[in-house]
Amino acid sequence: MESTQKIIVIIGPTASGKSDYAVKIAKKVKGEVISADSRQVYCGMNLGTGKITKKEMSGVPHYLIDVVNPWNTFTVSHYKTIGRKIIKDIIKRGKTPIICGGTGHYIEALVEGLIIPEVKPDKKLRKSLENKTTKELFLLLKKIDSKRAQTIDRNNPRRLVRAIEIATNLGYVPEKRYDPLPYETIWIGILKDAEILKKRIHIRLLSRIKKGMIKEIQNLHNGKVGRKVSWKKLDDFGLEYRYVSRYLRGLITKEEMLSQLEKAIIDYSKRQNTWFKQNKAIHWINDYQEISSYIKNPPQTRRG
RNA sequence: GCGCAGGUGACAGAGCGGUCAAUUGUACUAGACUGUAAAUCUAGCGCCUAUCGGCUACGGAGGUUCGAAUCCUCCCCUGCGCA
Repeated sequence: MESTQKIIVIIGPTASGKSDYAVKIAKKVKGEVISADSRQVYCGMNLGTGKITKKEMSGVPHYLIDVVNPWNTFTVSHYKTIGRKIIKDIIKRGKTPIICGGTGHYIEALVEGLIIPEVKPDKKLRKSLENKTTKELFLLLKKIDSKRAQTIDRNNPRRLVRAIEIATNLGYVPEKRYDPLPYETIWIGILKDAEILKKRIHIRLLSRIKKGMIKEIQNLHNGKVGRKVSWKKLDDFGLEYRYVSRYLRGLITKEEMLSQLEKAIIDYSKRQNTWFKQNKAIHWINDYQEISSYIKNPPQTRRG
């Protein structure tokens, strides 16, 4: 037991307080934190993403935060590549990697090792498919890869486009495969009662606005932190960036922004939970003492 | 107290004799997830049943009709106008 390398994964819905736990645990086990958040990788997106501050890190190293500019594209693939290097490095230095975040897909790639087909996004192709109906896209995919067409969500244009992209390059879409990390993984989920989580979301939203979240997003669009970030891009970032930018554009009132955003955050937290539920290895806890003793004495099981 | 308008599923709001358990929106619940994942997409949503199907429903009580959320009568309630 002592000889096998461990990694700790702390997941949970937004506003569950997982970042704080990660820091505490890191101190206890000589760990370093790797963020698993698809939006915290961007520089200048701080309040809107609930990014941990230098002070809150209190000396614990954090990785995969602030690694690209918001006008650049960053995807799971980048995340996995960089993340794996960092894990290796942390282990080499005798520390314990602690992966903490709420982006299930990123964690799936990094920890469970979902293999992403080596086909880069093809802007030109995507543009040419842009105006096709989902039905047309589906038929197109069926023509080049009938097997993938059988399992794909035929109503989801984004997935269809990507599948077509892969298939036109490779001739087919490879089956889902994994190259998991060869370490003992301890999965911890931060459990919060739904009503309490809603309250936390509400309070946190108000406090972020007070701290200048709207200004932050305005600055991104004005190019105060470098290049200008388009409204479309901000909209695609979702949640805070989507609704605040809509407000800034005058599409909705401030009140509408607040209510729609809060609702969207709650919906998002539900989607996160749906994702996490798939992973039976997660041990759901809500108490620091419990987490800490669970880490000391984890069960033998691993995700299968 | 008289006149007019109305009472429909969690809410809003269609339907105005059969194809209605009832359009639609919102809310709610659940799910999917192979380089945009805070994105993108799907399903359910009266009760019982795995399914076929059955049962109870459109303010209440009666009535007309083969058949009513839809027509008639009375009652209760709400809004607006007049007293």
